[in-house]
Amino acid sequence: MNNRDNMSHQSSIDYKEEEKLLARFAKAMGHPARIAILKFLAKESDCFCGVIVDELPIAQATVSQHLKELKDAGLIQGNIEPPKVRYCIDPENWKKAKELFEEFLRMQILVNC
Amino acid sequence: MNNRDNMSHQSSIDYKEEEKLLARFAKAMGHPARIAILKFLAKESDCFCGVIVDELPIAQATVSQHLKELKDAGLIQGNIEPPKVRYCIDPENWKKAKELFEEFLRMQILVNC
DNA sequence: AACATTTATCGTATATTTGCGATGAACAAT
DNA sequence: ATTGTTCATCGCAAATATACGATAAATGTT
Repeated sequence: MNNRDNMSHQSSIDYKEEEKLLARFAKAMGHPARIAILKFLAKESDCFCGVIVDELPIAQATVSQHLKELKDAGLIQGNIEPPKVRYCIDPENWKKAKELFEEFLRMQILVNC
Repeated sequence: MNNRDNMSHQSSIDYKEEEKLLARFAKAMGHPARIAILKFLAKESDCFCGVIVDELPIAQATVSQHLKELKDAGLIQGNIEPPKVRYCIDPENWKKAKELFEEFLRMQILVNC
């Protein structure tokens, strides 16, 4: 699994922390449902799970799973207000993601073919 | 599979084309190896597959697979220069991705919890 | 023609993701 | 205490992703 164990090729380097973090954010954004959720959360101040379920063409259990993934990636957070859960963007990590993406996308592209 | 077949919940809407495209780009960027490849391709004008293999801690077959995914997502293109293949960023789709991400990341965030 | 180089593809194994219905947990209201 | 609401989690199935070695395909070199 880890390439430190198998040096049959030039695996001199590992991925940089920045690359791993950017990939983690990107992966979390890599599903239309999760893009839609993020857009909805950004726009709405009322952000209970049930409202999101009504917005999406998938079942409640699936929405919950997507919310979990966004939470694991750090992009959103949820506050319990029984019996509901109020979700919102995690402002700090959103800022970090924004910076990483913008730096990445701003890089100068050389095209040779 | 398709939710049009099972209207047991309010699946009124489908994802928007923009959301699907953004998710597609994000998914392609959702692995550290592919972030590293994109960075390398942006920086280098010599972008043969073999050079990339030397840069990454994974086997040639795996690099080729990642290149294929980036190509399928439209982010890169490859020109054959036998016996090599010269890879580079696809400038047009890169621009599109850039626009979509920047619009998405620029959106105003409401945080209520 | 035989060989070397480069990259894609195949076959395979394993892990992760996506999706659902069913159920459980937490709490408010009755 | 029972009931209703909301959301998470479990258990499962199917699909997709990740990784590798082996091999094929393409073409230049000898």
